[in-house]
Amino acid sequence: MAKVRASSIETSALDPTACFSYRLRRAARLAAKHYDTALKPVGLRNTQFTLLGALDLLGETSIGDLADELATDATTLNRNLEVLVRQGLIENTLADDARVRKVRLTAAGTRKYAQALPHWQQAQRHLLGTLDAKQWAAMQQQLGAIESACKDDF
Amino acid sequence: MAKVRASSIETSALDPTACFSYRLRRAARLAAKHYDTALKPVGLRNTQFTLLGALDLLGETSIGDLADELATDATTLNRNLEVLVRQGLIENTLADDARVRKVRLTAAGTRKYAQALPHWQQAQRHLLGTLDAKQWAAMQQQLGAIESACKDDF
DNA sequence: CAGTATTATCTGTATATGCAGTTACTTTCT
DNA sequence: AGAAAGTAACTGCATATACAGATAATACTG
Repeated sequence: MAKVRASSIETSALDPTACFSYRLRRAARLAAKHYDTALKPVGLRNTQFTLLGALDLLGETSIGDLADELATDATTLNRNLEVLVRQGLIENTLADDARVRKVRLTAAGTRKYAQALPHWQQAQRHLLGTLDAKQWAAMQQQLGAIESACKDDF
Repeated sequence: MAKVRASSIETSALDPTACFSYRLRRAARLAAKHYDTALKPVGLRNTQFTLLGALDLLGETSIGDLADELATDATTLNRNLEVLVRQGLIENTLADDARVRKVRLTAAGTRKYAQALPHWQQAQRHLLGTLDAKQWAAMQQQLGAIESACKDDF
């Protein structure tokens, strides 16, 4: 007799369709698009909104610290920030250590961020309609656990 | 008296730090890296593994159908597939409709995929150590709900 | 059947992402 | 102080991602 199709949870979790990377990237893509649509009126991409928000929260920050904070590669951050500098939303400042480049919001950047916030909230609320705040909080915790596991690899 | 800092779940869910896009992209980035590391020995990226897996599952497929299946933009898919064609892992085939380009795994592609599977499983199991199969199944369902909400935007 | 609308893919452009390796500066060690 | 080690950022390269618009082929319509 042929092998019975194993349909237990354990087995399906090892089905490439259930790949963490695939499912997370896919959801992230669609979410990014959703926020891009919402932020379009103010001319920001979701990633750019994130950067402005981080700088609004942290104030003047070095590339390295910001990279740690956002769990992004510093080279990626470097280039993503360039775009915002070009648009006059953030600016470079001097640091004691001459190797370090620090960035902070310009006045225009602060204004743009404030202007973007309600649009972001609209997008956020839309998703909170599907997954309420409590569930989302729980999922964020789980995402954090996944992230931790990804860091200490093998 | 100054406004009391609202710390309820509802309010924190509207804190940009809790942005769906940011949290999902961030987790997806780290997960992608985790699988990239695991797949490095066979020379595949996590995205490429996903494509090979999809074609292994679906067989000969058009760009459009594959794009729908993976919830990717067809132009993205187009270029991602080019890389795999160049590496000889997939090939183009003719369709009845002359507008349509279909793709399928080559023998080398099938071999490569089989070779990659155990490495993928290693990475997958590592994450299932943090978030077990049942929890992961639940999260996948929630991710699906988020995706749906992203599609019917506004 | 000619003309129009629709559909499937591709091109141009721009951003996002990270690895490997480089450069420039600082800290440490002798 | 001078050499070696370490650190922060940057460059070159390759892939991932999607929007807008172009191209080509099919389907529809009068």
